[in-house]
Amino acid sequence: MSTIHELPAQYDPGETEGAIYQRWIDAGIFSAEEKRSRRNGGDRDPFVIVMPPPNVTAVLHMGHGLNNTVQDVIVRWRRMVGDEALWVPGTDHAGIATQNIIEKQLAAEGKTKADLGREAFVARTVAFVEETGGEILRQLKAIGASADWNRTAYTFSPELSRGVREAFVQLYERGLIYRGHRVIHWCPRCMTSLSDEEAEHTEELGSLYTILYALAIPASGSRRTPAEQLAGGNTDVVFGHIPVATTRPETMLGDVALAVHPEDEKFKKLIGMEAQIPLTDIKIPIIADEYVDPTFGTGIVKITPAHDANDFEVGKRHKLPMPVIMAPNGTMANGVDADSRVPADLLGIDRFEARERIIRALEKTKQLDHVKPHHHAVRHCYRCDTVVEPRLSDQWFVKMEPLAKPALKAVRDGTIRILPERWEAVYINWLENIRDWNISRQLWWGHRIPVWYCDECDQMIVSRTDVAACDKCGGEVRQDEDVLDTWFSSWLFPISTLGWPDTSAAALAAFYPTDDLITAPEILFFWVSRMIMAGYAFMDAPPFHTVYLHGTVRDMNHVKMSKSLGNGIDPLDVVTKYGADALRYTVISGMGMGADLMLDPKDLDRSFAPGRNFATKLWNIGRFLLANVGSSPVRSVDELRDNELTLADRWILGRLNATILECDVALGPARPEKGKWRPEERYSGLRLSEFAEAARRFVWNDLADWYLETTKARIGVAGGDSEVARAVLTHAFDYALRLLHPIMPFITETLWQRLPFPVDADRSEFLAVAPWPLPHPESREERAAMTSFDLVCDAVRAVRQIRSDYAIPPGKSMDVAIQSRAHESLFADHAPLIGRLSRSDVKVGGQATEAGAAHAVLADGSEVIVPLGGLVDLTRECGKLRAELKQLETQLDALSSRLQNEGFTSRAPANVVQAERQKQQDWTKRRQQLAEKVTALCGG
RNA sequence: GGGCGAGUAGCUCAGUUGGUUAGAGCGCCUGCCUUACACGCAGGAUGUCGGGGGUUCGAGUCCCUCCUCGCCCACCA
Repeated sequence: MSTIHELPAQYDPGETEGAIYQRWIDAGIFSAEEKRSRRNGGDRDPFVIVMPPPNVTAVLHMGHGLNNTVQDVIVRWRRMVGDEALWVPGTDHAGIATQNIIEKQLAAEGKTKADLGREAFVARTVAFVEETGGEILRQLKAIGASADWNRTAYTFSPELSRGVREAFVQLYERGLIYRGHRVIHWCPRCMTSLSDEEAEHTEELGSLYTILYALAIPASGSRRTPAEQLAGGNTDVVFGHIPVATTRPETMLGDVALAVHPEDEKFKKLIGMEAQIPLTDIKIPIIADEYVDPTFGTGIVKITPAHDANDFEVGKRHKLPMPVIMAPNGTMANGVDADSRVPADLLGIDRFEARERIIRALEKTKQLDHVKPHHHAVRHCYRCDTVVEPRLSDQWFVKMEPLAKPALKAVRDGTIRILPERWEAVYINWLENIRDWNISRQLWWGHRIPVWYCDECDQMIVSRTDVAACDKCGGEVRQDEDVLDTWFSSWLFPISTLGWPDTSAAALAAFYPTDDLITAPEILFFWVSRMIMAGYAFMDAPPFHTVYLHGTVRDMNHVKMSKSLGNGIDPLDVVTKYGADALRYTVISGMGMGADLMLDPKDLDRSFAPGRNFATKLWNIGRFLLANVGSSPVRSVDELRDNELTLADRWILGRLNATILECDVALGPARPEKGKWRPEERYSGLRLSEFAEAARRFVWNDLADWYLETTKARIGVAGGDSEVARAVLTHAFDYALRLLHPIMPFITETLWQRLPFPVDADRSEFLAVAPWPLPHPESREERAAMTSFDLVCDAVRAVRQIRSDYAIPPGKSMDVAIQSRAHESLFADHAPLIGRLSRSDVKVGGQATEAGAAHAVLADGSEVIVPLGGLVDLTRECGKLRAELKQLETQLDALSSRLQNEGFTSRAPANVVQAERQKQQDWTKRRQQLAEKVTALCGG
């Protein structure tokens, strides 16, 4: 018999995890091969997940931990099932985010990027990324990520950059990319334009200023004076002044008109007149436009075409000038068409300071009518949180509507499903109202736009390769200064990482379309929906069939974890303290479908207790097994004859089978059966917490709590069935480890490596590639065996409860009688087991004495009776019995009246009525027994 | 402003098409260091299923309404 010393008493993950991971890598089990994919003539179904690439400069946080654990669980599961499982890892060059980091570094050195110049700046960024970048991928290995690292991708690599150019040029050639002159979101801090999605709304309490514009006599003005015109008695308009409401008074300097609704009776007469911008001598027309809502503010709107998207539209309709009155950095300046609209004392002043100054000046001239608090949505830069400024400029746009069409259809017709279901509506709503995508950024870090200009012959060249000279005049060309939105490279990730634009790439053929996409809902629009569009646009096929959106990691106050708030948890701390498996199990078991995960950064012990405790439990089962079962080969369960198996053996094998079924149901179908999700399977599966719970329940509540205990009387006992118990126990644990491996890869692999196996077992070298357990249909015999053993467990619980209730010391001997209704022999046969499992020195089969006995009723109506023989105060038992009797009578009354209700008996399904009738009989019988007992014991 | 989701034990959440006495983990209480495990074992307590109304023989589950939170979208200056 081998010794317990094979496994240390305490599980030390730090000791084993790194070494095991290296062995997996060395064996190449995370590497997928194109030729093994069925699509490439192989014999395995491909199963592919493309990792949402973290920013190349990112450091692992719990959000990554959650996201990648989910992916790894799924990939490991499919790998064991036998799929050619591929998990493509990668990083994102993260345009704005990375550029901001370098700019901060420069600022610390007292420099700006202009000091370096573009080339040096980019070189420095490249060096920084090379030096520090990709650290997060190394960290992912620490949590067990089984990605195919040979395929690690980077959005700014030469290969992927080729795809970016190809995509741009193709879309341009199809007329889907164009240069647009319009108002876009501009971040004055990052000094770049942003897409609609990158300018995030936040509800804020600001102010609504009502400013009085003086009426001016129309230029053509030979008609009546304003005073005469207004003499009609309109009291809403201050004589000679027009009240205009605005939240951004500083944009006043860019006004080119005031607008009223054409049908607004109140102001109709103002149309065609002129007003004067306060503090200036600029006169602007008063125009009519349907855009104005007469019921909001004063009913008169100032029109600032260069600094408001709506005003821009109005300006276009009325062919108004569009003066730009701010510099790119958000200070006041006379830009395009502004002449000298901005007065000298405001030049170079920040927009918010300018707002204050203008307000003060208006107060002086009495042109500030009033100010009132105003809730409104303000857009902020998603990278630096600066208030975004609408700004007129030239940008490149992608025409989205044609791209959105197939993406919309895919979700509608079940080609792609989104889990949880509710996000599908959000997705559809967004795509139905999609707007063109601004893809140019005024940054240095990113893919330069592949467009060259020849100033000589006013030529624009869009090209897949670098252009050295004008193809018309041979003259000098200059490349567009702007770079592309980071998301313009990541939307290609599923295809570009597999070799696109080389459409004959083996990887593309073998692994595209991929299967699942796992990410957070925040980037549903940024990334997920655009990937779907790109998939159809460039491959004419969806990139994946399942989008799984998981929740956010939050602290106990439901605040999202973040480094800046200081409420984060470093996953690597958790790995060091409790092991990667503890982290993974905790995260998976605690996360419902799409629900947020709450963890307490101040109490890691408590937060990760579920995972840590369960890992320890597994470890100790392993220790028991090695100490008792030993390491010598076991018999194969397949060869065990039915008559060799005990009831407990049959029970645990049945429970194992049921558990496998539960796990499979929770995990669900890996892919749609026929290309499209059928309604009944569409939202099933990927219930990872249910999968974890089913496996945990089996290991802990079935295997450890019950079955393992029953083997203690068998294993190593001469002349008994030690070999049967060894075989069954080992088999059950082996399969439990297989089920748990996707969630807890390290500890399961460690234990599995030491498990004894049958001599001629066909076993893989690693649990990581061991076959996933296959369930079999449950037989009637199996079902019966399980019910019988459940009754034995019931009896044990009854004895334990009585012992606990009456505080009978563990050492005290108890006589136990079990009066069986239908299972005379069951309890007789298992008397020793009941004694053993109840950990009492009980003698089952003792005489049942009605008086002075504790009793308990089992599921099948059998009774467990323990004569208390003066051990305890009988009044206590009497009280208990009376309470029980009373409760039973109440419930029986309710049940009886229900059964007397004709509505119920006639309308409820027959089986329900039948069950209720049976219950009524059982309860009536029990009531009689109880009543007799009370009389006997307590004298009525 | 539009759309969506949630409110079940102290906390985090399960509760399938309406059908036994509403569950789990953590926490809590009691007793145990029982030779795999005190990161454990055994036993136990705790719910007006957000409020109100309705449909039904029967509602946590379906309908209406109200309240409270959260998310997404949005050009009301």
